[in-house]
Amino acid sequence: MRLATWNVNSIRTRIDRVTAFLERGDIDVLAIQELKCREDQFPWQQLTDAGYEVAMVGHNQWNGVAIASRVGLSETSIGFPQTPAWGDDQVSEARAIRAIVGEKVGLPIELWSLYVPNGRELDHPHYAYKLQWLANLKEHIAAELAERPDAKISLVGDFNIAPHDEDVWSMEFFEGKTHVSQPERDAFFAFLDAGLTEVTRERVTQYTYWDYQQLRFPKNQGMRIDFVLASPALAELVTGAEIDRNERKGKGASDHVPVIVELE
DNA sequence: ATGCCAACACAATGTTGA
Repeated sequence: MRLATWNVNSIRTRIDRVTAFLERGDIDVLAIQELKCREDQFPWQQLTDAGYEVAMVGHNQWNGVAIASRVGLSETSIGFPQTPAWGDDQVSEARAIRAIVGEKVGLPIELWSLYVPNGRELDHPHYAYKLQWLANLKEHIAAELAERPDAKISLVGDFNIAPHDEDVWSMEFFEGKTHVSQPERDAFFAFLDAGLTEVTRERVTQYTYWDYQQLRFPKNQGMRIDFVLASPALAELVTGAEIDRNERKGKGASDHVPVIVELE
């Protein structure tokens, strides 16, 4: 089974690139982030025509996550217990969706498509929100793993954290900025402490994001912030991982590229 | 070679992203 995750930065703008990628990459399951649309604006038809079932959540023009699968899709749920709300008016944001995929090929996986809050600035309320969001999600996953140690669980998506110095093109540039701070990194490592493995790092060393500005892509000044985490029972089934770097080229590219994992 | 910010809402700028 081929599983991918991709922050598309607007599914409406990128739908043709998405369907082309699914075909070219022979992708069975795609976790999507930054849909930037509501349910009634989502391009259902194109994905259905391509043979995929889709579960999505999108409240407005921001955030939005989805799972598209051609190998089964069931038991969809949105968010997680104790999902923090954002801001003074306590808005519920569309940043996490979960479903069981792969049952049609005898490999049922509990898959989470995640768009971790950005954080904005180290002293911004969004930063505290980001850390709380990560901590509460980790608690939920840790409890699940404690109850079912053999569960095949995968957390994928845009984590908006560069866990190691080599995951950004310049630590000097990111001094004092979000994504590289120790509390964010600790929040990420807490998932590993809970028993998950980041199955991409040992197989892919490239960045997954390059800013649109300043010729960041041609200069290869990027960040590694999109990951595939897997529970022990799932991690042992991973046989390969790659990114689709070509997807960042040309007019109309997302600023993130797909991260692909091969299972069994 | 990838190429010098983009997408959204809304109607001129403001928000968000990382």
